[in-house]
Amino acid sequence: MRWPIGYFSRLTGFSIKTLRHYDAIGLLPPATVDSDSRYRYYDESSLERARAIAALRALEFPLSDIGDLLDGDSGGGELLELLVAQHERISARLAALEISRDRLDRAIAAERNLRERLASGSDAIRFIEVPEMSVATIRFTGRYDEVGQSLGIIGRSCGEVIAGPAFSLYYQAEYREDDADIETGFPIRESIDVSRVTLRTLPAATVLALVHHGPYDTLGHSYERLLRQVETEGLGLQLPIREVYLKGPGSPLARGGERFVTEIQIPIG
Amino acid sequence: MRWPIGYFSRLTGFSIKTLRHYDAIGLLPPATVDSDSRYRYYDESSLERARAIAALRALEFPLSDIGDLLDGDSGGGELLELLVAQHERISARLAALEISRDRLDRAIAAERNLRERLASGSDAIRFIEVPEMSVATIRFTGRYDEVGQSLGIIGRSCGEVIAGPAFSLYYQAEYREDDADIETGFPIRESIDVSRVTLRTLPAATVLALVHHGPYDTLGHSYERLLRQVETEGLGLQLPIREVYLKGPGSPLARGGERFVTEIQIPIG
DNA sequence: GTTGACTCTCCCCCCGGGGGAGGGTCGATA
DNA sequence: TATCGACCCTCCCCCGGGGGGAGAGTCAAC
Repeated sequence: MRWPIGYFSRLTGFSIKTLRHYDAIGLLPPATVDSDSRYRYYDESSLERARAIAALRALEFPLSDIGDLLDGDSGGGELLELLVAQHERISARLAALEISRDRLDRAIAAERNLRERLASGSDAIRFIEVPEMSVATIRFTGRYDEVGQSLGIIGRSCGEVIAGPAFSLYYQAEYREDDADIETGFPIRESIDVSRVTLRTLPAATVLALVHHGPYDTLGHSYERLLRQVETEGLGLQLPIREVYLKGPGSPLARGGERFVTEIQIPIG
Repeated sequence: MRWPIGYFSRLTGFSIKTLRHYDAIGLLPPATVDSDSRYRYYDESSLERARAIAALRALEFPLSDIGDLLDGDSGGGELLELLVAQHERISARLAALEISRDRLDRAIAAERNLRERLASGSDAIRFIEVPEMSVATIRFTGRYDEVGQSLGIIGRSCGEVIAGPAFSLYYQAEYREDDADIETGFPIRESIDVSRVTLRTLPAATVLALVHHGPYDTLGHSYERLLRQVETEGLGLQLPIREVYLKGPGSPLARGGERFVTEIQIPIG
């Protein structure tokens, strides 16, 4: 009938801190307050109100709205409107969170993929059977550093269906300063309708592959190692050579290029 | 190449306040700070970092995690773990929000239903065709104020399938102090497996109905009006009489009983 | 040199409380 | 009636992620 705050806390499930806070903002004042000791004492009517507050908190109403509802400023006619408004708030938050969750899903898949490739022997040259995949690409003749712009274009129009790391196909074996024949793009999950971008199926291939760590201006060393191996084993080099950007400028965590991870794939006969 | 904060704010989409905050916590310090004027100046590397921050913020990472990731305290091996942890945070939040949304859905439906009944003439006696419905009930012999406990039991075991306001069925026409024959329960959406509770179909009925506003100890007046009308029109009173608790103690917003809303339904021949 | 747009620091505010310091009170037992 | 341990009080600072605004200094163009 006259419960101190600790007991009332156990009754309601609200922490003592929370009860004092609710008192301070006038949401749940104690039934009586001892004027000497300032002890708060609660009773059944407090309990009823506390249960109502808990029910509305479970619906994630802000405390101010709960106060308005319980003190019924505007006659209770606003209840439905507040419920609907709260529903909209929650739906909006849900939609945003779902987008974040989906993006996280993709980021986790990409990261697991990266780990897998790294786990199978860093710095080692090895054979890989690359399966065929659907891709969205742009082919152009120009400089190697134009790849990023093209990938940006594709990313903006196909962002939602990207299914893996970006790659490039080089249709000439030799280095070309200004007129390299390059096709660059992403694997995609499903077809969408886009302009400026080619959707096609990249055929499967058996490749000799090497994972390169570091910025792109040191790719030359890795190419050298890989091409020497092709020659040593007497394998027939085929075109296009593929570069897969496991971690590149598009990844927010590869700062300065020091952490770039690129797989070079040379198709063999 | 050397942008003041306002320009950089437009470039990145971060507000000036936010940029100063990110500087204060060391997340995104300006490239240079004029030692006299304390003006902050940003450059391309700031822009790159800002883009990374924006990308991670879009995934709802806390700023402290973003700082850890970008400054790579533990070599980047933690990225996958942080992504997974964030995914779990977001999934948990999503699950909680979905529960709230579903509860809000039910609350909104109940409130609309209440409005509908009130809109069709408060205080008016009228005929209603009540459709049949699936119900979960408890029948007992006792006092009227035991209804609340029984409804509590049902609510705890059937809470998720409740489809409308609680009701009682009274199998005697006269007032009984201690041994009233009462069946009380809720409409339900679907069957579930429960103990102590009876699941059955409540048949359709034509009733003379009156909506009563106020606490239960004033229900007598409304019964009087309603029964007089039954007599006046020479209708045959049938049992059980129904009470539908449109707004009662179960609703967090009906304080003190002053706002209770109860519909009395007398089935007629 | 003037002016208007920019930027600076500093302080307080939002929500929903949590942590802890330092000190007073309650009630059951000895 | 004294004591003791559990309980309670106020007061202040803290979290995240910034927003608002006061009052003062600075930049750049004309």
